[in-house]
Amino acid sequence: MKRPIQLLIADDIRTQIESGALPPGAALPAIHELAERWSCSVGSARTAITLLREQGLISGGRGKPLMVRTQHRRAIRDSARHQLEKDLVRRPLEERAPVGTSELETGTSIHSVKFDCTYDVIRATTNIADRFKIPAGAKVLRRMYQTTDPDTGSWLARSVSHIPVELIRSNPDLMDASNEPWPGGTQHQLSTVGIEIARIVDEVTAQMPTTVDRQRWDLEGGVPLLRNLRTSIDTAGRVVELSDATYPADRTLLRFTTPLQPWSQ
Amino acid sequence: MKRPIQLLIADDIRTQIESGALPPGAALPAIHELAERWSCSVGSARTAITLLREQGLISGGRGKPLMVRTQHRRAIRDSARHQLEKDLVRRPLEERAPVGTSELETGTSIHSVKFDCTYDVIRATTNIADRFKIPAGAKVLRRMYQTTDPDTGSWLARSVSHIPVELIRSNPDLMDASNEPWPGGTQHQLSTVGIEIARIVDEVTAQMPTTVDRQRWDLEGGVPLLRNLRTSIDTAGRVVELSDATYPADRTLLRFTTPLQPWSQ
DNA sequence: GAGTGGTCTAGACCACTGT
DNA sequence: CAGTGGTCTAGACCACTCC
Repeated sequence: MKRPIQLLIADDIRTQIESGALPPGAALPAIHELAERWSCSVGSARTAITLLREQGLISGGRGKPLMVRTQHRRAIRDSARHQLEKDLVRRPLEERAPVGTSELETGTSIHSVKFDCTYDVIRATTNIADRFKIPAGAKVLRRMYQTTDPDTGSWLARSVSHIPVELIRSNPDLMDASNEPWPGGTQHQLSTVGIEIARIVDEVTAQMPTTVDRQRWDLEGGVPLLRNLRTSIDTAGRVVELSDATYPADRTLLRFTTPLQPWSQ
Repeated sequence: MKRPIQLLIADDIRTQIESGALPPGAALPAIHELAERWSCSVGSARTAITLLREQGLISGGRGKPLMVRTQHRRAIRDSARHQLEKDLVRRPLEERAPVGTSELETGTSIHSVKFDCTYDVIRATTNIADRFKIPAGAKVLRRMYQTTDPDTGSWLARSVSHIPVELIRSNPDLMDASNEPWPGGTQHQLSTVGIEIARIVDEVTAQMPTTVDRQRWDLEGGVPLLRNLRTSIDTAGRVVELSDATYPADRTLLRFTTPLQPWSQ
């Protein structure tokens, strides 16, 4: 049961971080010092640092000193918004207008962001078709939303939405990307073709970003991506929209409120 | 804009995996072959493999060949359970009995698991106290639940719950761990002191496990941990329970259903 | 035993940051 | 410029699995 040096070093530093001996923002000892202190090669000490970075505990490097990572402020994405959007559907345009495109506000940033949105019509994959209970290959509208930081070009939020074309054929405006951002969001869009959403199911998992994901999102090491698959079901029980959103886990908190029926008397 | 060899190799393999050229379960080329093919040192090729493992794409090693990781079956943790538990509160013992300790069923495993649970009374940290709106240092009951695989000793699920002692003082049975698993779960427990839960707020984030977390959960590389902070609020608007659950992201899917009020006529 | 991947070393070289 | 960390190499040695 002998553990490699790298783990010993990494765990020692982690313990110091957790105990508060190394507070967030504190500089770590230089790598060659670590190597000396543990009498190992600098390569092994460096590996320990790499491990800690993958655990999301430290940042820096590249000329800048290594330091204990500071926590990001987390943008809250609240499921209460679903009801909020629904309440606005029957309200006049002036009230709806400020409520922009569904789930894509970044929450944290005050300075301007670049908002992109692409519409196209594709053939449903078997996966998508199964969820909608439509034949595979049927036409679906795919909408890709994306907010980017205009300075760095890195993604801030991103989601892909699918809607069967059959459901919205009666209102061509819904297939036109130039109408975005649509005042009141997706629920109002669907209301124009007589669709009322009865409930929304959010399914959440997390996964590690690939190297290209890391670049696009401008992520530090050790930051997972949260994935939220949202299924909107209308009053007739049909699945009418699927949305697949991705958020960086270090800046995001997903909040879901479950109201409970009162005890029967 | 020249990218390191390790990233080139890693991205090449990742592309092959995503395109299906390397299906799940397929063996990867040996590291020394990669090194030869890309004319780099085995060290660099190995680093590429390490990167892919941290992205959750490959598994194996240690004598076993490296292979494309196969997806785990995901246990679904559904917020519908909150209402289900509430409905049972007013039902007779026989119906409640099979509904075990709240959120700790593993879902996937058929074979027996070891269930542990520890009760103790501690002083509220400022963090906990703030949430309950009680003075810091007030007594809270802390319950730690833990299911482990008896064969490997690795964790399958784990959660920590806090309840202010003040709220449950009138029923000493609630402070006694030997009554677990309590038929009907926490909502029934609280009902014995007259508390009715009105709504439950789940807050979800993800983070990477530390090296010791990895060991305890028996996780492969590149698997984040999902954290679910659950706040239970009673009909008087008081926060009556806080629960902090952790799940391995590769085996877990969190599902939240938001019912929406019908349009007013 | 052969072959695999994992740990570890010593050292060269580059990129970046600060003074 | 000095000092930092990041990339990369060549090679020794160990642990493990499979035949």
